[in-house]
Amino acid sequence: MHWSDVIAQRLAERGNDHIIATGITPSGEFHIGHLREILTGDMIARAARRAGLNAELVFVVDNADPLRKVYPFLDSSYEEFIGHQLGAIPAPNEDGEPDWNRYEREGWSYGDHFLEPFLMALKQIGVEPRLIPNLTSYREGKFADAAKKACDDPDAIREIIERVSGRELPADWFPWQPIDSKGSLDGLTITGYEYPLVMWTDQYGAKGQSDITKGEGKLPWRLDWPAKWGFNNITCEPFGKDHGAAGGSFATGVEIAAFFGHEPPQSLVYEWISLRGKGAMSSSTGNTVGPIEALRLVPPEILRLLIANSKPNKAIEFDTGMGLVNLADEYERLSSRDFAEELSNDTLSRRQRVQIEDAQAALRLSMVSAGEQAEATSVSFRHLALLAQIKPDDDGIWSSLIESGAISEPTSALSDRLMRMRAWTGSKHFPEEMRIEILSEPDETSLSQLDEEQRKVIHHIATELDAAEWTAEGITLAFKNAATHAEAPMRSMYRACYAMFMGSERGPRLAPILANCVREEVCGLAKSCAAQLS
RNA sequence: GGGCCUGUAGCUCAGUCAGGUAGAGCGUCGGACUUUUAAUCCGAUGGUCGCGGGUUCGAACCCCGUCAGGCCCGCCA
Repeated sequence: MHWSDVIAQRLAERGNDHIIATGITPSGEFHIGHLREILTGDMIARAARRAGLNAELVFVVDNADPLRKVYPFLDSSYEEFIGHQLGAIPAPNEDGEPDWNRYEREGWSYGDHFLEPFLMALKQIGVEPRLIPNLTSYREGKFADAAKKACDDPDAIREIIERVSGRELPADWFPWQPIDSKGSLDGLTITGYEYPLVMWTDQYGAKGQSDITKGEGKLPWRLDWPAKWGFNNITCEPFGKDHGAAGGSFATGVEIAAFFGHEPPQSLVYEWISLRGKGAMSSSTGNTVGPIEALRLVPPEILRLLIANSKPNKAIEFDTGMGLVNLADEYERLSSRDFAEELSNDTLSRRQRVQIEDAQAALRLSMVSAGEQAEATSVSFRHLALLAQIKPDDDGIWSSLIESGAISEPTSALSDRLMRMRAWTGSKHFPEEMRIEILSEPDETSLSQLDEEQRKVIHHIATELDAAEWTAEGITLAFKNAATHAEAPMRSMYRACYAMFMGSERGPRLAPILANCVREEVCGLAKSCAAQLS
């Protein structure tokens, strides 16, 4: 059974109505690691609906969390905002400086700034969750009940956290973090509590009181999370392994939720995504591939497949090079399979059946809109990568695909894919081994590996090319003539060609590529090769 | 110190929850197509399931131990 269906089944045992939550702190640029969070939630929601349940996906934007430090992409003037809530400080402009103008004019906050592009990417990828800005929840008093329970009995909370996490809390710890005289959550001392007010003194010596029903502060993370489960009626939440460890925030959250008086959600711990060869993704170190950037290169369904096809507890190494090619080809293979047909075979072992069903589920979850049928484009990613490099204009690609019978007309899905393919081939992510390049100098190593017959034909190729009409047809004819005159089979002729022009043993069809190259250069190369061998 | 995850073919991984003679894709090699848009098709190749023990008629799977890698126990998806 696919992992999403396993969770859906567990949800079905709990009841019929479900709210699946995801949550991210908008502290910096979002990356594809965050995509795993939200796609995991989306896939659970789809699986739950498929199982006949009511399911809604929500995205809690943790913009009540404080700015932790001045990240490299921020101007040093952000120093004054450390400890301030992300939804209550201005967004950085292009130079990383606070954009006060926009903040005062339209309330455009730091959190909004990083959230916006992520939401656009989500839309492209077929995920449109209900947004719950956490700061708003605080200001609307949604946390009031939980905050009251915690402040009324801090020792009970302290006991849970200390026992479950095994860490000792400071003596002056209090389950509410007020906002100080300058707007920061850091460095305060709690001096008293009388519902609904928490009395404090800040690091500047100022005194004040914080109303826990009006969001004049926030709950510490370990309480914030279980409190949200309650008033948002969360029944299921996938989260990263950082929260999932023993003694981690989920473990304490389960007990704190019980203390607040509600059930913890069905959990699902997922592994992180790392960038191949570069370690874990992290907004603060800038080691990221943004969802927008990823979508510029890869169609959304393929990005979805990456998540759907990996079990949550499996770490994913995102590889923008050959890994992407393999993933895309995998998608093509899946979409051309007839699962119903495969499953109708009743000699299948249990294992084989499960494998087919999981592949079917993964493909289904990869669709941008749920319920959409996967359509094989009948043009592999590899093939398109080739064409995109050879043919500078799209029309040339369509006509050659039509000619070869691969397609009957260019569909919008295909031209969309081609657009991304061109972005990819032009980017630094495009793998060298996929890059087609005609040599400018003879490659001695390749030439030296040719046998007698293959060498002999090179002279003829040079001569024939010189006289050829410079079109794909003309060049093909020249090749044939060369083989005939050298009395060599076409096989040897091609082998020689690849050694000459590409320094390889095999390759894509040469004539159309050469036709797009400068004639003098190609002929010059052929002559140098011939000269070198004689 | 406590805990979690991972370790299966050259590579990426299924298979472990319900024990029943090791799977897929890619790669590699060979062949076909009077040479191909790295195509396609056919065939072959390939694994002491990290290691050691135990339970069992039978273990990749369950139990105990052990090694290696990653991670968590302040914040991070």
